[in-house]
This record gives sequence, C-alpha cells and structure tokens, in this order.
Amino acid sequence: MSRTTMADVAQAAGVSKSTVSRVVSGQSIHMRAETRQRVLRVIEDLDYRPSHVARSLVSKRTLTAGLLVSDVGNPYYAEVIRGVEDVALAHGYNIFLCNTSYNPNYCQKYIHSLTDKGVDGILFMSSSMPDEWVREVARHAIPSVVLGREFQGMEGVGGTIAVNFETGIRAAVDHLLELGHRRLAHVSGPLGLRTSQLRRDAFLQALAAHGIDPQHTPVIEGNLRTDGGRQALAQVLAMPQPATAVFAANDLTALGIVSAAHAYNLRVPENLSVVGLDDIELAGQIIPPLTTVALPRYQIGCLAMRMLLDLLQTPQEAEVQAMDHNQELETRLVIRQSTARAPA
Amino acid sequence: MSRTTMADVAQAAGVSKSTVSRVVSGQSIHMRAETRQRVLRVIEDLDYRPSHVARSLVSKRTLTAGLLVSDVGNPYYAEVIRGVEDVALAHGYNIFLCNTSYNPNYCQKYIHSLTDKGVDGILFMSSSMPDEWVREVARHAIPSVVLGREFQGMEGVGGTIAVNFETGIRAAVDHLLELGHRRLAHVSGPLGLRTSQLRRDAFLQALAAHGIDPQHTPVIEGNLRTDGGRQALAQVLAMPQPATAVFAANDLTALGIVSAAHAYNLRVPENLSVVGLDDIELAGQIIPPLTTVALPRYQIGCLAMRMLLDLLQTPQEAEVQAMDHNQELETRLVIRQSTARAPA
DNA sequence: CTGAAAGCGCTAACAT
DNA sequence: ATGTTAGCGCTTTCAG
Repeated sequence: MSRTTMADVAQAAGVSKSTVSRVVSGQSIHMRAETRQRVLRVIEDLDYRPSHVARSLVSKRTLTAGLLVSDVGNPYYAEVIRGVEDVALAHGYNIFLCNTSYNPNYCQKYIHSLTDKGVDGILFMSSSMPDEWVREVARHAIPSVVLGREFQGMEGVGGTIAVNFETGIRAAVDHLLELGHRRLAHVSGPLGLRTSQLRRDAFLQALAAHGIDPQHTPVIEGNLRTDGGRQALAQVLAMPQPATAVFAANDLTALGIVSAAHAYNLRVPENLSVVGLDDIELAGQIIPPLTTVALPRYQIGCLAMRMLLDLLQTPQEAEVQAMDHNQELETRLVIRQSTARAPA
Repeated sequence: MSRTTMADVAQAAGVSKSTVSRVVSGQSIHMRAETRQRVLRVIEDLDYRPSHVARSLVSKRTLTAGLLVSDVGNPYYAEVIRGVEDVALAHGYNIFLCNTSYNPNYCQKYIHSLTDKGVDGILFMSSSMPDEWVREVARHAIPSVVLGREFQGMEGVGGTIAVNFETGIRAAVDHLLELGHRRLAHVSGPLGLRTSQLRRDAFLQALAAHGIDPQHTPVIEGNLRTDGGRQALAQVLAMPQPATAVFAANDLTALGIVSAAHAYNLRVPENLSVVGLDDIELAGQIIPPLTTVALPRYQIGCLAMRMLLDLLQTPQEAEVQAMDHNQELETRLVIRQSTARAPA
C-alpha cells in the first residue's frame, strides 16, 4: 500500500485531479471557497502529501542543490555549510553535501551523481575543484556559484564569490613588522590549489611592499590541516636563521604550529609569533587565543546560496533588482594573543 | 532545448525505448551484441544521461538519504558525516545534510521536506531529535537509523546504534581517582537531551561504585559548546570547595573549560584536571593535549549508513546474512596531558 | 469555476 | 531478441 495519491484525494472529494492540484499549488484563487475547503479537508483526513518526485518530473525543478566542500572536518567549511543550509531551508531547498576530501576523483563522482539526480544548482566551495569540472557543469547549463576564483564562460549560469585576502593579510604583515619581526615564514596550503596561491602571493606582496625580499622568506607547503603545520614548523626551525613569526594559510595549520612549538619548548608568542587565517570558532578559545585573518565564513555560505537562488529565478519571477553575480568579500585582521614583540 | 531523452536515443538508434532502457539498466544479457553496441554509440554521441527523477517516479527509490545532525560546527559530527558520506558515495547514494542547530522546529521542517522529497531513508544523528518525530518517520514506513538511543516500535524499518559510555567514563573516573582527586564536577550537555543524561549518569554511577556520593559532586549544565564550558567553570570555581577535576560532556566543553581556567590563572593540569569526551581531531593538538573519552565517530557514520543500506534492501536482494540492526559501540579513555595528580 | 486529456522520462509486463 | 502498451503522480493546456 503506497502513499495516498492525488487521484485518491480527487475521488474522495468528488472532484478532478486538476482541482486538487490547484488547491495544493495555491492557484485556488478562482475557486469556490466551498470546493477548496472540501478538498482541504480530504487532504487532511487522508494525510495526503504531494509527491515531490512526480512534481519534479513535470516542473523540471527539484528544489535541491549540491554543495561541494573539500573537508567537512575543517571548521571553516562548517560555518559555510551552516550559512548555505540556513538560507536553503528557508526557501524550501535541500542540500546534497559532497565531501570531496581534496580528491579530484571524488569531485567527478559527485558531479556526476548530482547532475544525474537533477539538482537545480551547484555550489563549489571546494578549493580542490579542477576547473575542468566546473566547466563541465556550466556546459550542462546548471547554475552554479564558485567560491574564491574568477571564471569565464559561465555568464548567466554562474556566479562567483571572491575573497579579498590582500586587505587582511597586509594588515597581518603590518602587525608583525610593527612588532619588530624581520624573519618571517609562511606555511601555505597545497600549492596546487588556487586559494593557496592567492594567500601566499598576498603575503609575499605585502612583504615586498615593505621592502622585504620575498626570496628570503621561506614558504613551506602544508596541507591545511594540523599535522601539516606541525611538520612545517620542524622545517622552519631547521633553518640556519629560523623565522620569529610565521603566517599560516589557515587556522588549523596555525594550531598545528602552536602545538609543535610547544613540543619544542618554544613559547607562543614569547618565542614565536603565529598568525592564522579563517578565524574558526575555536581560534579564540584555545591557548593562546589565535591572532588571525578573519573570513566572513557564515556570510559566504548565505551569500552563495542566495546568489544561487537568484540565478535560479526564471526571468518572469526575477526580483525587481537582480543581485550582482560576482561579489567580493573582505577579510580583516583579528589580533589576539599568539603574536608579540619579536625576541631580541 | 531540454536534455536528450531516452526517446531521442531510441529514435536515433532505430530501436524502441525499451531496448534503450535495457542497455542502460544493464539488463542487456539477452540482446544481440550488435544492437547493444549501436545503442551504446548513440548514447555516447548524444551524451545521453538518464533522468534519475523519472526513474525514481517508477522505481519508488531516489537513492538519497537524509542525515540529521545537531551542529555541523561540532567536529564530532564532522567525522560522523564523513563516514556516512564515504559509504553513501560508494553505493550511489547522496546525502541531504540537515543541520538542526539543536532546534526542534528545524527538525520538523527537515523531516517534512525529506519525506516530501522521497528520501529512501533517514539517519538521526541529532541528539536534539524529539522522539515524536522519529516515530513520525517510522509511521511513514521510512527506514531510519537512530544514533544513541533505543527505540521501540520501529522493528523492520529502523535500526539503532548505541554508544556504551559506561566503559570509557568509568575508566576516566578511575583515572582521576587514582590521581588523587576527590572533589570532582561534571559539566553536562543540555539535560533535556538523552545523550546528556546517559553521560551524566554513567559518570555519577562510576563515582558511586567507588563509594563517592553523587550528591556531593556538582553537575553544571552546559551547552556542548565552548562558551558553555567557560561559564560552567566560573560556577565551579565559585563553590566553597571547588573541584580539582572536571569531567566535561564533550571536548568542546572541555576546551572551553581549559580556556577559562587559563583566564583565571589556573594551570591545566597542575591546578585543575579536565577530561573531555569525543576525542575530536583537535583534542590531541591543543595545549594541553586533552585527556578524553574517545568515541568511534567515523565508524559510527560508516556503520549507520551501512545499516541503512541494509534496511533498504528488498528481501530478494538481501545479503546472505543480514546484519544486526541494533548495535552498540564501545568508548575508551585516551590519556593525554590535561589530567595530573590532584594539587595538595 | 472545474474537468478531460495529454504528457514529463522512464520501467515493466505482455506480446511477438 | 525486441517492440507495444500501460502506467508512476503530477501539471497544464484546452474545453465546457
């Protein structure tokens, strides 16, 4: 015995399916109030719930979207996800979470299953997303919004949300320099990732702006996770003139550095200053509270989903003023206690 | 111009839709190899992709499942999610993530949209899930698996994964007692949650087993997040004879306690021992590395999804040996550096 | 204001 | 070995 269907309701109410359909989809304006009431009652009695699948087959809309992230375990993404979810839920959308684990193969599999399942749109929040695949999606004319990079060839079907790392990172560099640090180092994310490059470049450029030769500031490749930070610090300390301050590509890396420093009996910030990037919730809660370049993570999530919804609007139902589909969000430095005057 | 449909392929290949359907769904055993090849070629040429929606309408299966969690931001859930996702992906399933934010209203909204969208099953990993709603789901005959509690009335359509907190928590208490602590305190999760009660009770019972009167050990209600831990510590310290060791309901709470202790100039573990529960990834990376009761989080996720898949199997395709639909997983104590001898 | 009929893209008997 | 015929549950003209 399957669920009760629209035909059941129609029969029980002594009307046609069309009529039921009308009241269900709210187009019951021109309808005798009495008829509507009757149908409504039957719906109630029979506990009728319209089949979304059947509706999708006709309407070509599933009210679902895919969200690709590199690592659910990264608190950074958690916030983004929350943002996406909140606005999705408010608009009747459901989100397929796709955890790519920084693995291009997973990306591909997910893209396939998402397009197969007919998602209305896709959110690329995954930094490990090969351009090839987002193009693939654009080719399918599936609306999408991409976080953190520019894209050509997806006008109309795609939007982007860029993050301006420069502002925040420059502030971080200024801060470190003011504290007297001269030997800095950077622990980047995997340099194959666009966002890793952006952060590194912003850092090096800020240094250059102060007349510090980027050549002399080591960049060690991490993995955006704590263990990467730990290993990177070992490398930093092995150098002839170890840096006195290190800028990490993200907070998790910074945490790893702090933890490794402790193991080396180096005190943060007395002996070593470290600044992170993200401002994950925990950043302010650990010891020492982390100085970090803050990203508007929740906002990014909300904005991304809102942009997608906007992209999904059919022309006729478009809002008065369409939103900008290429936006840029700012970063800012949050100074806490993992940075201090350079040791003499 | 919509996507190419099965009819298009049929026409182009000069065969009937059924034939195309057969090769697509792999039932092309009894088919002339030549025909299959031809169809396959056309499918390739036209870049045909079957509509999963249409297929679902007929098959009554969407190959999707819903996953309700209380808080994506909690690293504990991140691991569970990863486990679920990994096995889901491997089986062609996609997961609707539902972040309930510990909010029963969200639960309700999510349950509705999930059932409407015809998910094949639901995973309740959310501790803030009112029994009422999981019953509702069972009533709809939607297979589901519930984490962390027992349920009656869902035989056949539901499974459970319980976590045996006793073992790990008893070990934690033994550990603390051996270190000479006599005044302990507990910072629980919201006591409206079943899992919060389970943990508290396990703690109190372990104490009682050692002849320590539960009446004398304060239980302060937190919120499973860091800020709750911070506030709770303030309360603990305000007592006439403050505890020298506190057991937190989860690692986030423990982190909050550690951080607050620092603010009070109390050193952990020298002046205060704290033990958490979860063993989130960060637990070992912060300072001091956290002693904690470890939960097999990733495993829980994997197991949950596998159990759901098992529940979803139609009798005929059931595996040789059906799996146990009511399992219990163990916890164990991980001793790190947030616990030490009680101060004299 | 309401009903009849066609069709969304696919599967599954039932023919042949 | 392949084609024909009905639907799956809903929306949507087009009539009435």
